[in-house]
Amino acid sequence: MIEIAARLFLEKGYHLTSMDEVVHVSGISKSNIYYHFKNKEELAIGVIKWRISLLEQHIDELVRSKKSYKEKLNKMVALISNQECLDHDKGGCPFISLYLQAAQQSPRIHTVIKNFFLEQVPVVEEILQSGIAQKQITKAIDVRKTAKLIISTLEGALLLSEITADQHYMDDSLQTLTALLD
Amino acid sequence: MIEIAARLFLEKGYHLTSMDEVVHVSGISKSNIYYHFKNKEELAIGVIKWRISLLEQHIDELVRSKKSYKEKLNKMVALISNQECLDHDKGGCPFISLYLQAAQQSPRIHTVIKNFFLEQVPVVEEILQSGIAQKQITKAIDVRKTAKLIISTLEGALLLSEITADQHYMDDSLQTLTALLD
DNA sequence: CATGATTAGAACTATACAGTACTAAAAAGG
DNA sequence: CCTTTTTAGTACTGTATAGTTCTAATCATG
Repeated sequence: MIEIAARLFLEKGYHLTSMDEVVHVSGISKSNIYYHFKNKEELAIGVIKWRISLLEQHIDELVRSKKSYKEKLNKMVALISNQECLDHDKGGCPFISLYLQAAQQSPRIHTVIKNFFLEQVPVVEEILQSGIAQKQITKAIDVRKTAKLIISTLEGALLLSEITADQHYMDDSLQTLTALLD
Repeated sequence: MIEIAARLFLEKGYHLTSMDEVVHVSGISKSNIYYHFKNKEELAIGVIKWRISLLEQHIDELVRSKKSYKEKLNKMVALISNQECLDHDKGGCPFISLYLQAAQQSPRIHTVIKNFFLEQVPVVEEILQSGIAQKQITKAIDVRKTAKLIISTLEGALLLSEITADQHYMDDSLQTLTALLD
């Protein structure tokens, strides 16, 4: 159910997805949905937490893996944008999308998403450290600021790929950025 | 009226701003609004076009100005995020915000915003060229790709500044990026 | 099997909100 | 002035949709 709601919220938008639609598409009764989630806001929070926990597993593996830091970053983008599995290319970052649609009316949604992004900074820092350790990054950099820069770029490029329908936006941006770090 | 609608759509969100609220806050009658705009979608398009035309003037001046390319980029961010004038710090990029909220139901909104972002690429390219001409950028770069990278970074950092409530996100990211270009 | 948790169904409420209808007053402008 | 455009007011319609209520079936499990 959460999976369906997550997909609908992302593809159609939060306010344009009615609870009846979640019911219909998921095949789960409305009583049941409201049995598990007090209201639509709670469902959204459920969706976000579900996505975060999925991501955290994969990102954890990723950071510990033996890939180059560039590969790690690329994989991280793929994870955040598509959520590993997907046939549906429709996308962009689910967190940004939900944030802009629902965080105004829900401080909790705001907080959950805010914390998610704050937690990604040390993750990217670790990836950068691995790149430095392996001499793939030669420039002297401020690791924290560079991590922020990378997250900004990922999220921005993700959006602009979608908006401009230019699939190269992401690759071009990321590739250009990592080239600058060599 | 458009100015009020623009502010409300940005601060409260498109779907969370009712036409009655626009009426109330602007002090303009509903008949009048619907006299000028067929429906809410047209109002949104009006808002977007208004913001774009405002921006284009300022960006035009900016590109022709004598500042360094870093100053130009910084100014450009300020323009896109705040729209020059503002007391209200609430923000993020109005185009991204409206895109994620309304483009699913309105192909026209999608198109207008898409075109806006496509048009920014050559603008940033020009700024970069000026940086190269003035030897402020020493690295050999692919200008087009770097322009995309910069736009991605700006938009991403704008979002993350807002989400994480970290006002340094933008400065840190942009500063780190331009440092890499030196 | 008995008890509590989970699921379904279906009809219903309440309300927010986009959009309309109609009348009429001001402005604008030639 | 006379005509057209723009503005206001007010009441109204229709609909989408979040959320409720109540009943009853099914499931899990000690």
